[in-house]
Amino acid sequence: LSTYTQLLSVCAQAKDIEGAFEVFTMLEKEGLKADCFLYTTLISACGKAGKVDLIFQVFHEMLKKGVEPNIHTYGALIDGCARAGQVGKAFGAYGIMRSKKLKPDKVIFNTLITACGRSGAVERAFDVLSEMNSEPVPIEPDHVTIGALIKACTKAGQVDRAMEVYRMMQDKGIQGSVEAYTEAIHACSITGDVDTAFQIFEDMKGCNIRPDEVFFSALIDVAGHAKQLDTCFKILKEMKQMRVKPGVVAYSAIMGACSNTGSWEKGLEVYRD
RNA sequence: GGGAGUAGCGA
Repeated sequence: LSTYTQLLSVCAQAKDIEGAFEVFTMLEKEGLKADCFLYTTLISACGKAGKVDLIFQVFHEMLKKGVEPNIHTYGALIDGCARAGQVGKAFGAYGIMRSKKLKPDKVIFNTLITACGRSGAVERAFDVLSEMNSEPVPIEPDHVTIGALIKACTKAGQVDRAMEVYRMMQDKGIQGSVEAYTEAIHACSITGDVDTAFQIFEDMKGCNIRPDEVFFSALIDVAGHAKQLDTCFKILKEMKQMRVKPGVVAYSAIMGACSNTGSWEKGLEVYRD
């Protein structure tokens, strides 16, 4: 069963629904009975492919077969609904989970916050944050929570609020991650706030977190939005110095900056390099 | 260190 689950996990990543159900058929032919892990993975596969109907079909089949869903299962359910843009259903699944007396963990809350962010419901995202804190045993936000909140604010154009979340991470001493810092940098690109972006970069260095290509690309993007092409190239240089190889993501950011500043010659030059 | 759920990639 664990082998089939791993196989399913691959299908999920590739968003290959057909493959996923093929795997499911195979294991049934072998006379194996799917367990909670396997159903959860199948639900995740349907979710990543945006098939809400299938998600619930699988979920109900699971119940019918007497397999008890756990928080991982509900996590996949919530995430799947959210990816399909069905926030209402996502919270519905969350409600069912609570009614079954299952205790939500950090991942569940982070998934809910992400769901709110995707739909532009910033207030609701913060409501979820408060809810974490109101649990009998309060659940502390982590770097994923921070990243998801910053993204929600940024997407809604609330840059100041995104920065408040960033400061919250520091104030609460939450251990950051490249992804969280990248989100914070990304927020700066809306306003083209290069200074703040570099300040964040410094903060991150102070925490001994290694920037990667996506991080540097976000930084280049900020400078690009601020129409500071020279800064973009300085960042590219620093990136190489730190032995982070620029790939398509970084060069796309550079191209975007060239485009923003009308520097087509520079863009061509980079392309030829 | 061995199977499942969450965040950085819509100019």
